[in-house]
Amino acid sequence: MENVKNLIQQRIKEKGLRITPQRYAVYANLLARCDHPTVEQILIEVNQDLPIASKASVYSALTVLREVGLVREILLDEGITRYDGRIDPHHHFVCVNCGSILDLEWDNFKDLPLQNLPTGIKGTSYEITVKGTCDQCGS
Amino acid sequence: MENVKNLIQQRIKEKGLRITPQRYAVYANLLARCDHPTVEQILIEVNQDLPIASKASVYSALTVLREVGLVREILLDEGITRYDGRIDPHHHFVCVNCGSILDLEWDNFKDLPLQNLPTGIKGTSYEITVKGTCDQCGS
DNA sequence: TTCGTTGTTGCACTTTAGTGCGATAGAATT
DNA sequence: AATTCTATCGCACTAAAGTGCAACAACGAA
Ligand SMILES: [Mn+2]
Ligand SMILES: [Mn+2]
Ligand SMILES: [Zn+2]
Ligand SMILES: [Zn+2]
Repeated sequence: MENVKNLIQQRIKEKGLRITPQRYAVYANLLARCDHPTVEQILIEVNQDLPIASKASVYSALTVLREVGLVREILLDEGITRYDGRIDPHHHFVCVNCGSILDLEWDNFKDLPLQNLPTGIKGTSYEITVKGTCDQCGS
Repeated sequence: MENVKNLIQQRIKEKGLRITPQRYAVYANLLARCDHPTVEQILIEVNQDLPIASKASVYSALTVLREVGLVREILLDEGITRYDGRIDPHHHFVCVNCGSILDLEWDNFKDLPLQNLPTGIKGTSYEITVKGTCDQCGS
């Protein structure tokens, strides 16, 4: 509990950012959940108990957290920007029924042959999106 | 030339759509190019020689072509909806330098193991996005 | 060729993600 | 504790993708 709090604060600090309740709340919220929320969802959850961060602050926090590499954007469905607290390489699963987005571990699909691409093209990284049905929606 | 024209018209027709100059132009443009244009880019190219389709019509044509499965949307970068005239399974390459988007053939990465996913999750399809540098931008 | 149905047009309008601002509050360093 | 610099706030605003509309045009079946 306390350790997690310190870890989060340290992460923010060592990136040269000031630790503010708003940044802490946004980052902690993102780390605590395994879905991939939109700005709107983060805004709501972060203010659920008591108001702590305005819309402008949540945008600001996400922008700065993304700039220092603590957080990343994910673009899976049409015009919706989602955020991911995991920055290590991994893949994503999208349920075609309920739309939920789950992490898939890197090891599931590793060592793909990036050598065999058309001439002149140098692939340096890749990411896979798997579609199907999730636990809840399983046929 | 003439054959291609007939093929395109037939494709539209056999999907139960009326053939109009606007739909033809949009679909033909999408088939003729190997990039993955935005609505705006299609609108410009289609009207380059002489005005043939309004903004509303291009949107309308793309919507209806997508509904019948002749065309698909691609979402690779932030909030930008692009269109793809290829509907067969394939992957995409994104140049991190110039942003160009190229098709990668399905066979490059086929038979990925969709069995080893977490319990309860059934993967039915996948798509890979490779990032790197393209022919032009090669180091 | 005629006619009914459907598509197109231009433009104003909606929608929604994201930003700018100036005053206030608060973090961190001394 | 004092100081300084930076972040937050609410809210109005921007920007840009996409839609609604109603008059008009034109596709295609017969
Ligand atoms: Mn993730
Ligand atoms: Mn493609
Ligand atoms: Zn589901
Ligand atoms: Zn390039």
